[in-house]
Amino acid sequence: MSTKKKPQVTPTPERRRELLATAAEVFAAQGYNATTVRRIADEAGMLAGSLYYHFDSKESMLDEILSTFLDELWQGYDEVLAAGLGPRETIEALVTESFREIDRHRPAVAIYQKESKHLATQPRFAYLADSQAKFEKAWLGTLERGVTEGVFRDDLDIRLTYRFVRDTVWVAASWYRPGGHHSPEEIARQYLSMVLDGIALRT
Amino acid sequence: MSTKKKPQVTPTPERRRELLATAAEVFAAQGYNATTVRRIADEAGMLAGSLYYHFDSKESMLDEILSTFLDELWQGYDEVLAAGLGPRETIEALVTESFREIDRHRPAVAIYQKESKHLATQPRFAYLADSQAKFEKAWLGTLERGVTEGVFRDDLDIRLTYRFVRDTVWVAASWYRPGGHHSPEEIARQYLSMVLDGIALRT
DNA sequence: GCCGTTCCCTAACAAGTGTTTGGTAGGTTA
DNA sequence: TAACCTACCAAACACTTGTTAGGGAACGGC
Repeated sequence: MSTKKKPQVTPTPERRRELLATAAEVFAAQGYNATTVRRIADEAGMLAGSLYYHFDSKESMLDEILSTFLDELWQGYDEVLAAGLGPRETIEALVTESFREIDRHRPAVAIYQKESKHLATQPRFAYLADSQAKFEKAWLGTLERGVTEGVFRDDLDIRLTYRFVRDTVWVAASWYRPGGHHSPEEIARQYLSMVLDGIALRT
Repeated sequence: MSTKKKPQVTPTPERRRELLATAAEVFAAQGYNATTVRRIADEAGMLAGSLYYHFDSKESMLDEILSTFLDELWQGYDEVLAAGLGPRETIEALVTESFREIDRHRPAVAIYQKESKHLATQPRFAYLADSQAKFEKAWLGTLERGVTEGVFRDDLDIRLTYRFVRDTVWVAASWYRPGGHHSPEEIARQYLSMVLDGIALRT
């Protein structure tokens, strides 16, 4: 029990990520507005004012949480979209990638689900609206391509189908818990099976 | 006993419903915690303090909005469940009824989606947890019955299927706008078609 | 006429909010 | 040793929040 050497207890960027992680956890659980900075500080084992050594506002924490999540999301999406797959394979890859992102950024996804709608109106969070537009273009475009190529049904309202697929995937963040007995890939597989083939038994 | 008078410009219960409707609209748009009672009063054309003539707290408004919605929901659900339909027909009826409720109580449903999770822990809103348990019992039970009777697939995780169906239906409240060119029944029909048969073209 | 009720306003309150300022323990560097 | 930097604390600030108390205008019933 000698003096353990901890010259720099936690290097700056590391500590930053830790604090953002706990903040995201609280935001996701209580909602952004319902969360006080005192609560976040408490969870992090420090006082409210101390947070302002690392961040310059509560809003900037939210900003950093959401933007880093979206950056990583689009990194994965762009890779899929650039692969030149067929419509069905693209949808499968996008869904799988989405569940991986939920697995990695569950709190951020939950926050995004709850708050993005009314945040997107603020200038600071305009990138949320941009991302959503890009998102719709990618998914809706793939679905339309699938219809014209004859791999998806053409008797459905395509925008309804888009919202259906989009929502079924992303609401999963509200109940998903990492470390459960379903891997993201397994959940994606079953979800794709339901979305593509339905839950009714084929006769 | 006699002399029932209704000379007022707006009879009390009517005004109450009006205020609750505008409150629900604001709650749904901004989130409960982000909504100030001054904002609600503003939207209703009066001052903040005046709301307290009709309601005794902001929380009681939320309470009344959610409980009246759930009452109406279960009135419809119980009717369906008592009809003694087969599993597939029960699911179809529940989905259709759900979209009708979204049509009638869009703001309440949106609020429920966003807030119920952390509200259910408070004693005052314990009925939310009760309702959710009853809800799961009805839907999950119907799905299980469908599997044993051979109308639904048996190669899927049944709880995953439950959450899939449940979420696909209720998140629709986040984008649904009454008066659009799709009636609740039409949306229900297409959703059921997707959930039951899938979006892939059968070959 | 007066009375009572309904419904809202004015003006304030106390508690809680995000944020700032100045300070300081403890390690690193010169 | 002294100067310096990091990461936090202590205490306050200005502001917003939900809520309350008293008052008053409009109106129907008597």
